[in-house]
Amino acid sequence: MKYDDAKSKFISTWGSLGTLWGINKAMAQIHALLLISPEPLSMEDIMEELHISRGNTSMNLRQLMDWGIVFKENKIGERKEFFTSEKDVQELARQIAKERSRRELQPTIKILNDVSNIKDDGTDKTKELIKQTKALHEMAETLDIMMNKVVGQGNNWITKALVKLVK
Amino acid sequence: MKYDDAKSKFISTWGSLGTLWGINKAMAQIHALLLISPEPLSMEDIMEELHISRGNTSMNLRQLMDWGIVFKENKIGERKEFFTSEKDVQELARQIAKERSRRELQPTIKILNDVSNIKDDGTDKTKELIKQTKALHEMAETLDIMMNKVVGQGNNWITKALVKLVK
DNA sequence: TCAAACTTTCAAAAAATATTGAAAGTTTAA
DNA sequence: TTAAACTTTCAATATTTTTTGAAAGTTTGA
Repeated sequence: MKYDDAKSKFISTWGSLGTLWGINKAMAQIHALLLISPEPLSMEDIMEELHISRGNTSMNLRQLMDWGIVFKENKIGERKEFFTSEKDVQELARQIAKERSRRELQPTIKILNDVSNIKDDGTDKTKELIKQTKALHEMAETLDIMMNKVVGQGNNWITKALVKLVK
Repeated sequence: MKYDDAKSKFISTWGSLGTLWGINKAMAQIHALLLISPEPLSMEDIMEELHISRGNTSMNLRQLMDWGIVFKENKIGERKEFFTSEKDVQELARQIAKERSRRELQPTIKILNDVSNIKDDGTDKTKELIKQTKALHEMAETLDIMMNKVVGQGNNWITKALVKLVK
């Protein structure tokens, strides 16, 4: 496989993976492109490489910056803005875990908690609702801890130990 | 909060969570409904509760069964089919982890492997592509192991130990 | 201050995805 | 074998999401 093939294969794979995880194609592809680009890219560059419009590029870059995985960079003497991705994949994972926890897991945990705390009126259906949402609540909290502590942190010795232990 | 409110809050939360993870609303809601239902439900029951069409119900039930988290059940003397969800949330998580690994992670790992093994022609861009896809490959493999071994298996002592260790 | 060089916004259009419902298919019991 | 009781399929439709592109906004340097 030649460089250009490998590159486009990677970008398109990342793009379709993204949609599978609720991230839109353009956003995932921009991220992929920046991740493998040795130099920061301008908006023009990105638009050209991925054949997407200026508006689309602008909006998705903003989202990637909100996620904390893409940064603006300024080249001296250049008016326009350049963008780079977080290049350390450990740090990338940590950031994504943190944001998904904040945006999805924590609100879910809150609701599972509310729902599982309704008054037990003694009926089967109420008992089942309480039982299952309690179980989900506990599981979600465990997941939250694992995402933030195991994947996260600079430490990472836990992950290494784990992988060794379990491989 | 009363039972009915709690129930519909749970179902709608699960539904919107689903869409965030690339699972459609109806599928996630059917799953939620079955999860908290003490009795197996018929297609009629589901259609009525969730206000969705027969076709939609049929297709999404089939998908849930493909995922291995919903089962057909037959009541004696009844012609129609009834459905239940996997009720053990540990087992549910295990099954979901296994399926996501198989459908998403493993194909991705394969492609990352292919891409990261292109010939190094000495250019910066090739070096960067190889470096980053190698790093992602390693990370994806670690994630795969964790999903299948840590969340999965009946063992689960690892998870418990981990949570205790890290909480 | 102006205007060139950019970026952002957002209404409209396009694309992707989910849903419906009726026809076709299947199973069962008599 | 038939017909009632169900389930599945799938083309058409509806809904949601993404993308576009041009106008509005911003920043900078002269």
